[in-house]
Parts: sequence; C-alpha cells; structure tokens
Amino acid sequence: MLLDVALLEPPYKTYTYKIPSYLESSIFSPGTRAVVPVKNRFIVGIILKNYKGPEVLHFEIKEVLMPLEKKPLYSPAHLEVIEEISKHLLVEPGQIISLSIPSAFKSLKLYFHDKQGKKYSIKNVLKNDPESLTTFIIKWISGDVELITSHKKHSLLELNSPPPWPIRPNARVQLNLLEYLYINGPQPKSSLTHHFGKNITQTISTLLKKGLIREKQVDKTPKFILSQKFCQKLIPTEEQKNAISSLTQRMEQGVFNIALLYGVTGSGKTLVYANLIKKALELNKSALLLLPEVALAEGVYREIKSFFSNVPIYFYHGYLSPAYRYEIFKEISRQDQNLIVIGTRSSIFLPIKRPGIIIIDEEHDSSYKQEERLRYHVRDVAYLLAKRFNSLLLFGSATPDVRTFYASKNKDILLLKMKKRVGERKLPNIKLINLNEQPPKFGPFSEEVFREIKSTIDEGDQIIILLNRRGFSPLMWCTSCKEVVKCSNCSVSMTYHKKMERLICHYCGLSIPFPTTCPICGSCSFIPLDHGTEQVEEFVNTSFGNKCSILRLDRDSYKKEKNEEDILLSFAKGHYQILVGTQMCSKGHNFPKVTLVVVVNGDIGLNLPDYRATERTFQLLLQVAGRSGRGEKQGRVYIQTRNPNHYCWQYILKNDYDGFFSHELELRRQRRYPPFVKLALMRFQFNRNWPQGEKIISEIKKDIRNISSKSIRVLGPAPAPIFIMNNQKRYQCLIKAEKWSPIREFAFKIMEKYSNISKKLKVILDLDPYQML
DNA sequence: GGTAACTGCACT
DNA sequence: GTGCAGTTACCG
Repeated sequence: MLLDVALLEPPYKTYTYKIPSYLESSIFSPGTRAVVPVKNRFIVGIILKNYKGPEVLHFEIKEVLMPLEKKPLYSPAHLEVIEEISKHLLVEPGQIISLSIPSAFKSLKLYFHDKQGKKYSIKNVLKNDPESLTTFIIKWISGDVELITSHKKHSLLELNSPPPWPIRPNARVQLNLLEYLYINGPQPKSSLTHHFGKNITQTISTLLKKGLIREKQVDKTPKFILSQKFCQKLIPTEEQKNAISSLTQRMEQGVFNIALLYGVTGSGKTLVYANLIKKALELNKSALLLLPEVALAEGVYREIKSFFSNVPIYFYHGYLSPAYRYEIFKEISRQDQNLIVIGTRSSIFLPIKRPGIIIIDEEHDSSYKQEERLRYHVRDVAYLLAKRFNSLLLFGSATPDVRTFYASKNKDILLLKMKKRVGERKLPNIKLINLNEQPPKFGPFSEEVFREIKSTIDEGDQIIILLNRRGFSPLMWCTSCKEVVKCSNCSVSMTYHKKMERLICHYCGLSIPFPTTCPICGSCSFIPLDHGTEQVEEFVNTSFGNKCSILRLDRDSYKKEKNEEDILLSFAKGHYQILVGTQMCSKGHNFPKVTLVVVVNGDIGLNLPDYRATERTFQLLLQVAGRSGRGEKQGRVYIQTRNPNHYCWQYILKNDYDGFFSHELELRRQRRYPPFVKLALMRFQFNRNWPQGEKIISEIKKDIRNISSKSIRVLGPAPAPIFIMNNQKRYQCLIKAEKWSPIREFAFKIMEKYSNISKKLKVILDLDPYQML
C-alpha cells in the first residue's frame, strides 16, 4: 500500500511512501500528519491520498516513519479544496498547507511521554534507536504513551526604559540591540537572532542582567468562551428582517449560494449576521465570520458572543501566540460539535467540519488579499470552500468591490440592500476643500478646516483627522544638493520619524539616526517636505493641546504603548477629543461623539499606478466619512484636495456608490481592466549585485514573445515602480486575458523554465494583484 | 531549504 | 594535484 504525502518543508513536493508492514494501514488515513524520510533527514508531511499512479516506479520507495495523529487534521473535503487552491495558484499543496497551518504542526520537537513521566524525544528515537520506534507507536496507539508537542517559549524581549541608556558608548552591539527594540517594539528572541546573528544571545543575557531589557510573556487569551447571556434581544428593522428571511431561505435549501449584503454604514449588518449564524446552528452547521482586522474582529467577537449560549465560539487571527494558534487549530479539527469562528484572513484555513455559512464582512477590504508568501484572496478560498460544502457565502459591505457588485448585477450573486441607518440617523455632510484656492495656512489645514476644528473642540465633540502616511515627514530634502534622502537598500525616499530621531525606510525597515549628514553632499541642513501623521499630531497639539487631549493611531503608535483595540476603546470612551491616524481609524468602529472628520490629503491614493486606485480612495473616504455623525448630531466631513476635478469627488460628496460604480465600470470597460479581463502580475527579482540578472531578464523577454499565445496580452517585463527593494532588483510583467486558464498556462511555462534556473532568480506569480509597486 | 556533487580557477 | 568558492541537481 502506497501513500502520497505532501511535505510541509522544502522541497514541498508530494512524494510517495510505503506503509511499513508492521503497522496498520488504517492509522495512515488521508488528512493526518506523518513523519517521512527525505534525503538524510526527517520531515513532517500531510497524507493526501493513497497512491494511484503507475505500478512501475523508477525510484526506490522509502517507508513512512509514523503518523502524528490518531484522527485526521483535515477532512477529505478540505484536502480537495487545498488541491484546488494548489491548481489555481500554481503552488504545491504541501506549500499551501505549510503556509496556512500553525507552525507547531510542522515541528519535530515531539516527545513520547510515558506513564512514569519519562520523556523521549522523537528525533533521538529516530536517530539512535529506530528499532524501538514501533514499540513506541504501538504504545501510543493503545494509549500507554502520549505524544506531546513542545512549544518554544513564546516570550518577547522588551525595553525596560526609553533612551538614554546607561551604557558605554563604544558598546556598539548592545546599543544597536536597544535601538532596534526601541524602533521595532518588543521582539521575540528568534527575530533578534535572525537580524543580528547568533552571537546576539550573549548580548541579550548581559542586557537582561543589567536590567535594561526584560522578558514579557505573551497573551493568555482563552481559546473559547461559552457565552452566558442567551440571545440578546434586539428587534430587527424591516430591512434587516427582509435580508434575514431571504438569506435563511437560501440556507435551508442546503445548496451553494453567494450573496452580497450591500448596506450603508450603520445599517446594522452585525445583527443580520448573528441571525444567520443562529440559523446555521439550527441546521446543524457551523459558521465562520471574517473581518479585515484583529481589532474589528475582537469587537464583533464580543458582540456575537452575547447572542449565543452553549456554543463554542473561537476567536482566531495571525497575531495569537504560536501555542494558541496550535491549540485552536487542533481543537477545531477534532471538534464534532457545531461551532462559531470569528477571525481575520488566516481563519479561512481552519478545518471547520460543516461550515454552513461563511461571512466576509467589509468584503472590499484589501487586507483580505495576502501579498506575501502565499498570494491568495480570502474571497477565492471561501468560494471553493462554500462550493464544496454547499454553504452560503455572504459578502457584506457599504462600498462593495466593483467586481463583486458587477457580479451581483449579472445575477451570479444575490443582492440584498439595506439603505437606512438604524435609528434613522442621517449620513454626514461632506465638503470638498480645494487646496489650490484655499492653501494650507495652518499647518496642513486650510483656514476653513482649521476654524471648523476649533469650533468642534469648543462644542466638546470629537474629531477624527485622517492622513494616510506614517511618520513626521515622508521626504527629507537636502538644501544644498536639492535631493531627498533615499534608502540605501531600496529605490524609495526615507521617512523622518521625529520622536525616534530617525529616518526609516517603510519598505525594508532600514533606519538611521537623524540628524545626519546628506549621503550625497555631506551637508546637514534638511527641510521636511509634506506631512505625516506625527507632524499633524504635533501641529494639532501645539494649536489645541491646551484645550483638549490628542491621540495618534498608526502602526508606530500602537506597537509601543498599547494595542490598537485599547487605543480605539479609550477614544470611544471619550478620554481623548481628537484622533489623528492612518486608515486604521477609518474601519468599522462606532464613535458616537465624533461629529467632524477631516481628511488632510484626499489625493494620496489617487496617483498610485493601480487600476483600482480610485476605487480604493472612494472606499476609504466613504468609510471614514461614515465615522462621523453616529450619535445625535449631524456629522460633517471635510476633504482637502489639490485635484478637485477628479471624477470621484462628485460621488463621494453625494455618498453615491451606485453612481460611482457605473462611472468606474465604464472606464474599466474602455481600458480593459477587471471585471472585463483577468489580470495577473509576474515578478522576477534578484540581488542588485548579481551580474547575470539583466541578461536573464532580456532572455525572458524574448522567450515571452515566443511562448505567449493569442488569448493573452503580456506587458513587459519592465522595471517595477519600486525598482529596488531590499537590495533586490525587480522586473515585472502584467498579463491580461479573458479567462484565467491561458494566464495559468503561460505562467506555468515561464515558471517551469525560469524558477529553477538559479536560486538567485525569484519568480513570483500574483493572480489578481492588489499591490503593483 | 539543505546538501552532496560538480564545476572552474588560482596556486603550490 | 588541491583547496576553495560558486553553481547545479535533486530529494520518493
């Protein structure tokens, strides 16, 4: 009997193994992990299926060493879905599993624990005493020994105090480490050794001894909570009732359905979700609810929990400690009871047994697309899952993805509208400020906006100021050579972070102390051009700091002090009057006392080299506008722009999604962009010092002309907008076609030829790219 | 990704 | 020849 095992470590291939004669074949069922020999080492893999290829094999077949579960982690249905994803993305199944499973499942730090409390490391048994392995396995199956995964202690190292530190100035390594922690926040030991090399462990222990840094244990979030309160009473509005009833009808049919719940901000989508989840449980199914961000998911998790009792509700996301991710994953794979999972992107890969409904809230949000390692979109994985399990796939949004809305017009997706805000609250008044006519006289603000902020403060209401740029200033301009400071690893300018006294590259993380001398001419006088959140915060603070308190929310501020949820909560409670931040503060949260939203620079997103740029700006601005006026008072929104004639404004001002949709769709039709074509990006990158790189690119260029067929259009390869990132030169091509299949065929041919030509050349395929920089 | 085997090249 | 650095093929 032969098995196909997908390796969870390189080479990630699926290889064939024999079941050893002295073990029952039934313990090697598909979906369970198994340890297998590869070359001269041991690797964990997932058993996919019994081998069904040709009888005669041209290679020697080795034996599986042992299974790692008594019951499979994945059901056959989940394995089918993984195989489908593999075909879609042109990525090995083993790699897909490896990138979506908690890392503890891949580890061979496993121990047999016997009844006397003795521990035997599996690695040792395999190396030194392979004969006794069978005995151990038999004892394990009968329950005499247990199999325990040891988790690395997941603690973070953090600073005990901010600079200056009492250290000799020539103790460079120690200072570097302290500065690194200061800039990047608490770090696990592993990332420090990765960044500084193995020798850093000595430095860590001296700093621990000196008491300059400390170890911090991470979260002890309960894995699931049985909620106490039973079905919180909330009466649905007419619109909510309609949505609930037509969707529950679909669910009762027990067939695959897709629906879009198109509801304005504040129309009460969560209540609809809760009712549908309840229906799923009644139908003996489980439910999965996804949100774009941890903080949002946590809020909804608390809300949903109050609706249910005696149902296990799990909260899952990528920032849980490895041990928790492992526990929750394992428990969900074993759990026979129906359950509810609320989480972010990575939750889509949890092996939930009977998913009756999969809800993707804020469906248009770009964080549903993973842009690294495994380039998948949650929507696509959810589609395959829902299809396989005959479940309802529900998208929710006030500003749906243009493509999703287009599909709903074509009846591929059932469209449900909710047009009214709960409690008849009015949508805010939105006003556009033309910065060309009313230039920013007060810091980044025009006179009118500045006055408006002032009067809102005096009235005691809250304000959100949105600026999509971290740091103090995105450009530092040298007054003598008239150049901006560029990162030495990337072809981008460095951002000045004033409080940290550093210039930081937002792409590779390089950070250098500031003040510094100009790397080109050696002068040391710089002018910060343009604003970032830190500078806006500073300006607001000097202008109004005596009257009110100000809070900043961006990736820099929450890493240090508190988590994002805490910051948002303390703002919601009214501890602060002004919130300055990036798009983080635009999402989903309810701040009843906010009456004014100011968008410092509405244009930022519009100029990106991305066909979706306008759509994203539209979505972001309407979303942040929706934060205003959720209480009694009418909300106001001011958007400053230097580009007042752009077509998107007329629709934003009127809160007119449908109008925007038609306009945008027409442009995409003319310019041949999705949804009218399929679009993929293929990137070739290599170290900037690799002399053969450019030669290979021109070879690829020639080859592309030969390989490409009539059914696709290929542009490039040309240098990417950010040509050098992390010392890698990047060339990319865009591929357009009517259907995905010719794109895949083309990409497959190119990758087959070039992705193994040298380890130095990396070939990346991104079907439906969201980031084309 | 890890690694054994293989290549070319400078130097004894 | 030999030591090495850089490259290649392959893992069942």
